[in-house]
Formats: sequence, C-alpha cells, structure tokens
Amino acid sequence: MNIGSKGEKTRADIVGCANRLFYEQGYEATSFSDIVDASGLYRGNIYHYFKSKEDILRAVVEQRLEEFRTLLAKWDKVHINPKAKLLAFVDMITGHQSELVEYGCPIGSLNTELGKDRRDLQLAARALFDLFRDWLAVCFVALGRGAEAKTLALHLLGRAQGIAVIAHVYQDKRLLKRETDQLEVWIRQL
Amino acid sequence: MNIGSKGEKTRADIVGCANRLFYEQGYEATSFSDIVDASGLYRGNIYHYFKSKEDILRAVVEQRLEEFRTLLAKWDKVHINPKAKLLAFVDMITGHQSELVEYGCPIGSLNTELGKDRRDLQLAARALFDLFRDWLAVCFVALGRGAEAKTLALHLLGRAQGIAVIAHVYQDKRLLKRETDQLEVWIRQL
DNA sequence: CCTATTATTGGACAGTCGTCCAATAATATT
DNA sequence: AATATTATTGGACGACTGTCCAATAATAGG
Repeated sequence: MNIGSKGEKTRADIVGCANRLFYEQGYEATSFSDIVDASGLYRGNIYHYFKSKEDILRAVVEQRLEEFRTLLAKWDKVHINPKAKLLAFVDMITGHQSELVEYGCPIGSLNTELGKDRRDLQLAARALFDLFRDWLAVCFVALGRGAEAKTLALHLLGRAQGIAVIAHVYQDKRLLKRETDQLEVWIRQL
Repeated sequence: MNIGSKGEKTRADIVGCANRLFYEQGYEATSFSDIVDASGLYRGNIYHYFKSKEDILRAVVEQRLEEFRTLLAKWDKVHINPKAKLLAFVDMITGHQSELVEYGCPIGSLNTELGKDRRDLQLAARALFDLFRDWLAVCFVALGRGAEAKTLALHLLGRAQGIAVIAHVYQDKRLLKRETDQLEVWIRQL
C-alpha cells in the first residue's frame, strides 16, 4: 500500500469511524457491524486492512497518540512558561466540556473498560496516559520540582480524571467548570 | 416467594454472582452464560427470578446500595466527629486497595460504562453516587460548611474517583496510598 | 393428603458476534 | 499491453448472544 493511495484513505476512514464509536459507545459495546455500517464499507474490505477488532483498537490508540503528540508540540511552541503549559492542559478539559459530559474522558474511559478484563489491550491504551504524564512531568521539572515531578504529574492526571468521571456521571458542565477553576488555582499557587 | 425461603436464597445467589462478575468484567462484557456458569444454576431458573439482564443489574445496584447504606450507618455510629467520618470514607479506599487496583472503583467504573450508551441504566447506578454525595454533604454541613457542602462532597467524590482511575490504570498501590494521604491532609486542614 | 403455588430442569429460538475467503475489480509495475 | 499487486464485493461460517417456554419437581397452605 503506497503512501497517499486510495487504500490509505480507506484505512484512515476505518480508524476514524472506529475511534468515534469506541469513544461514544465503548470498545466492547461497539460491534464489527457498527464499524461496517458507519464506514459504509464491506466487512471483507475492513479485514483486508485489519486482521481483527483488536487490531483496529490498536490503530485507534496509535491515531489518538499521534493527535495528542501534535497537540503537546503545539503547546510547547505557543507557551514558554511551564505554568502556562499546565494551564493549557486544564483548558483542554473545559474546551471539550460537551464531549466530556456526554461520553467521559476518551483516555480514561477506555483504560477503565480495558483494565477490567483486557489487560493486554489496556497496556497499549495506557500509552496515552504515559504521553501526558511524561509531558506534565517535564513541566514540573521546569518549575523546579524535579524531585516530585512524576508524582505531581500523576496527581494532576488523577484530578483531571476525577473531574471527568463526576461531570460525566452527573452530566454537569457547571460542576466541570467549578472543578477546573480550582485546578487552575492550584497550578498558579505552585 | 416467602421470606427466608429457598427461592430467596437462589435469588441472592444470582445477584451475588452477577455483582462480582459485573465488577470484575464489566456489565457488557459479562454474558448471561457467565452468570449461569458462576451460579451453577440453569438458564431458565434465572429467568424465573429476573426477566432480563437489565433486571439483574438493577438488583445488583440495589444490593450495593443496601451494602453501602449499612456501611454509612456504621460510620455514623462509630464516629461523632464529622472529620473522623470523612477520614473513614478515605480509609475505605485504602482498605480496598487490592480490588481497586485490579478492577477500579465498583461505582465509578459501572457508571462510566453505562453513561456512554445506556443512560437509562446509568441513572439507576447513579444512585450509588448520590448516596455517598448526600452523606458526605451532611458531614460538611456539620463542619459548618453548609453553603458549599454539596460542592465539597462532589469534589471529594471526584478526588476519590481520580485516584481510583489512575491507580487502576497503573496498577499501583503506592500511588494510591500517596494520593489518599494527601486527601487526609486536605480533610484535616478543612 | 390434596391442591395451588413456587422452583427447577433442559433445551429451543432467532438474532448477532467476530472471522474468514473465493471471486472480481481496480490500480501499479514492467 | 501484459502482468503483478492491491482493493473491493458479498456472502458464508460456527460460536455465542439474550430470551423464552413447556415439562417436571419441590414445597406450602388448607
């Protein structure tokens, strides 16, 4: 399959559809037929690109990783101040409040589901957490908190996850805003 | 079906098995056959007690509600100091660290899964959150924080959820302990 | 003890699951 | 233009899904 070929576009379509469905319905709840219907392709055609549903999930994780790497690179360019970077992270939450309230966190909910009985797949999905954790840790190092950087990064990740869970459960944007405001206060006071 | 009858025991067995399976594997990932196998009963017998898998889940939620109501009542008896009650809540997290690390929070993970595409069922499961939220709010009122009691309760719930998610994702008890320690500090300083 | 209710047995049901594959079409390479 | 590679069509596959039900057994009330 050459680059820029038709096949590559089809492949991207499949991953795009699966990405949306896995987020909106969950991995287990999304059937192969759901992906077939959403993509408008034939079953066999999808199996020409991916040998299993697991394979599609791994591709979805790869796509999300690429998307977030790009985002983090952008934040690194736009902001020099490490606190400003941390605030950009919190801004991402408020910026996605509608999806978060409706479907939860795309990273957290996926890991929570897979962590129960699909540890092998969860290990792949965990890379999404690692990406943010490592990036946040670098920010804390820049703030002169090298010794506790990783701990602080995981703390911030946890705070964000907690906010996403409660906001999703209660479908409450105001609650989400209230909590992210507190998170911003915490960052400024660091 | 009379109280104390054999039928009631069978019913409790079904709910008990389903409760465990839904927690360990998730609702969607647990098939009817899984419940049949785990309970050692026949398919038809289970349908004599519950008319659908949904029905079993609702019974499971009811059972968890009852279990937590008993727990909260115990805490209310053992502790008079509202701060001590809040600390008991945090102690529950550390007390269940093994299960939390392996399967996540039984309340949070269930709501996260159902919130995606089964809002009707999630509404039932949300009652578990309501129970803790209201009880925590009473504690905050007793601490003289009546105006913000509900907000503080939801904040504490969110903190707990975030800790559970990250500890589950990274399967890390030390991380869980570190975070609950911080939560205790926060409570004492209130 | 007889009857009515409750509980258990054991399997059938239509539908969906993820997977696979031969036949055909389209595109690249020479 | 001939050939090799890649892509698409369209359906078949067995296994499993949740649900249902008639036949039988056990228990309870009069």
